[in-house]
Amino acid sequence: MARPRNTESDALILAAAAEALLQDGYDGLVVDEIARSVGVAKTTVYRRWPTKNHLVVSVVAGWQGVVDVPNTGDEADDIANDLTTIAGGMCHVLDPAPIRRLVAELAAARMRDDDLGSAVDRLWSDRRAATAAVLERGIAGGALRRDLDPEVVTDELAGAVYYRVLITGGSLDDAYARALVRTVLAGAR
Amino acid sequence: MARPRNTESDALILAAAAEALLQDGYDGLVVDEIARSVGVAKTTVYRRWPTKNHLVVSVVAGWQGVVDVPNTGDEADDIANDLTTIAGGMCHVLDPAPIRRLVAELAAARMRDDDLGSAVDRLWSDRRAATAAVLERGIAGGALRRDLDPEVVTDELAGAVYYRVLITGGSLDDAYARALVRTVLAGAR
Amino acid sequence: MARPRNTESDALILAAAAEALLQDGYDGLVVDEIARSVGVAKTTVYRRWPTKNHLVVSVVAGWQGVVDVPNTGDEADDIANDLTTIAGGMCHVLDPAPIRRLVAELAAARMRDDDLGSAVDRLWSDRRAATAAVLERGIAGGALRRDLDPEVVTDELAGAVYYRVLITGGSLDDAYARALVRTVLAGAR
Amino acid sequence: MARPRNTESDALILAAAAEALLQDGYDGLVVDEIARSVGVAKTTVYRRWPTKNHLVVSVVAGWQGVVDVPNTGDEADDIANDLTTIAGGMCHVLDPAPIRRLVAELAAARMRDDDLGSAVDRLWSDRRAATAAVLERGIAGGALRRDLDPEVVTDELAGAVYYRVLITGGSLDDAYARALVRTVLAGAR
DNA sequence: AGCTAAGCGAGACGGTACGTCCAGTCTTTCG
DNA sequence: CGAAAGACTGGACGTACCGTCTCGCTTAGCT
Repeated sequence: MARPRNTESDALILAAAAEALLQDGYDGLVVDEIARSVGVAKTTVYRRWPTKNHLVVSVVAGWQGVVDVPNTGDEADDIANDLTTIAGGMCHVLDPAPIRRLVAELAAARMRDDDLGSAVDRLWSDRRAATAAVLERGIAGGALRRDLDPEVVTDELAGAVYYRVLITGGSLDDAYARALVRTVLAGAR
Repeated sequence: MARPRNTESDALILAAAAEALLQDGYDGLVVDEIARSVGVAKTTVYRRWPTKNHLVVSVVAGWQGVVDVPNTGDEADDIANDLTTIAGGMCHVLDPAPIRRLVAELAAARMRDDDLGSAVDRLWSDRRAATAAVLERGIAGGALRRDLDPEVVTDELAGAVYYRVLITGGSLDDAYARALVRTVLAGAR
Repeated sequence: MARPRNTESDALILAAAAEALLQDGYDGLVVDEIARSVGVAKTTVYRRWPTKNHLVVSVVAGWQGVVDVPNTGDEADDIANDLTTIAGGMCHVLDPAPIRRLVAELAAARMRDDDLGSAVDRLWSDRRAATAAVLERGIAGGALRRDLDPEVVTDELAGAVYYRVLITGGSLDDAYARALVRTVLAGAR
Repeated sequence: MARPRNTESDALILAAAAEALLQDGYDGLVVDEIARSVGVAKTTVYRRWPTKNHLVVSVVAGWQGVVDVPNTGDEADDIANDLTTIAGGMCHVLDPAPIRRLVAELAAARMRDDDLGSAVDRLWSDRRAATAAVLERGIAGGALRRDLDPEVVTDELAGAVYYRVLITGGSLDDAYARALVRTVLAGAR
């Protein structure tokens, strides 16, 4: 009965917001600017997303990538390989500076707002699930200790990577992924 | 030669800022209000910290406190205990929600501004150094593998904790610290 | 096409500013206070006048009001009367101390900023034009010398008044206006 | 017994203040800056002049120039010549833009503070006295009308010049001085 | 075909904080 | 005591965004 919303605008706004978020971080994303850059009125943005936070949630939700679970076999070496594949993928994806900045912004955004929080959580959950899947296969197949808590091992693996991304700024490459997986599997003792 | 800064003011400002930060979060901390509540001119605040961000970093730096390196002995069990002490301390400090929010803000701030970045880096370095010290003692005393890379193990330990703080939101307590250290030492295999 | 400015606010702001200006002088006029007293956001003031100075110019412009050209006839005496009317009006308007202060501020502001400068120029132009009009009528009607330069005579008349306002601080009243016009017309010789 | 004041500083401060006043106007003169540029502590400035205004007064007082009264004779033409000399001198001195700016600043300063006011008044009084002296000689010698009010004629002459300086921005040169004196003497009628 | 409800652009508005700038005073140490 | 250095109070300025609002125009789709 009424004039329908222009769905194209949605996409353009999201794209512009995504770029701004990547480039200038949460605070650098200015709703007014997004609207102007897309050639849309600020009202049009606010009609779709009642808040800047809501907009950011949408943007982040759109980044959801598909992570497939590597599976080269059930032997101990296969499990190690598969974990290295996952860790290497994380290193590869998270190493570039703009991505690091973004991850930091998202970590901060996660805290600001519950809606945003769960959107961000959903972002990371896939890769986390992949790791857990490999670990459980390893446990089931006997390649890993039966009493292992996959949760904790996942924290070690992913944690080390995110720690370098967010806290130390340390470099991330395949060599690091290999060393990390090796140490996690072998233990320190 | 000139009139010295009133060091008492520093402390009062930091205290007020800390309280505001914990109570109302980053955005809830208003420089003007801090100054007024302490009975100091806003300029006095800005003379010490050029930016609200810098002030917040100082506040958090004050929280970090002194981290002393635990040392209960060189046996394998002692090393494990000492690492658990460190990990437990981190869990204890970083668990409360307002602190998590702050750590996230700081991680983001670290990326935005080099000045701030190094201030934040200094924040974490102490605890990181403590962990490394214990690990090296373990290696030297034969309690840990000779070929171990302390860097990587530190990443695993601290990384897991920060990962829960920033990414998953998982809980952090002594039990977790113990489980984490156990797994790191024993390995997954 | 957009929401129109609330013209009532303009008037209220100008009124409040005028009052403050007269009561407390230029420095006593505080934009923030004006806004609050009118019940308007400070931004609303700054949207209309980019600077406190601009606001003051507007206020004064409003004081200038419409100057109509007196015209009692073409005889020599009529011209003299009309000139006296204009000069008397100027004396009347410019005599009060706060106004003198303002005129001085405006003269200074005129030099500092081109934008402001032309605004101030517009302020004075009306009365200047009125004087010139009467003079030209006098020349055309034969009451004044044919070879007279109206520009110079206007300078003499208005100049004397502003000179007293800005430089000597001399008093300004109807008697002075009459004496001035008489001398200008009769010459010194 | 006590350390004597460094009198050289006085001169340096005044010089710096004068330059700042000329270049950037009253508001552009910043006490802090003056002190720093001279290599003196702000306190040193404030010990000598309790207020920025007082400093400005001193500066202006220092500008006092000597104006001598031209006297080529008592004939009507001589009086005209002498007046033209004075008017031409004023035009010459006041025409340059920085001087115009300064005159405006002084007019404004005059209003701000009584002390400053009288200092500024003293600045102009010499030239004003010179004009009056010539006029009185003219009256006494019969070259000018006996019933002339020298005050008013001075206003006309000086006023026209200052009017162009401060209000219209009109040009000032010898030709203008001649035209002005001619019109003042001959009258408009 | 016309009515009508909603979309839309433009931009005004209230509100809140930020960081900056100066005047004038105060405090310390040195000569 | 004078001077240099610079901290301190106090107050205003102008800026930046957020989220809401008010216009007048445009555009479906129901009557």
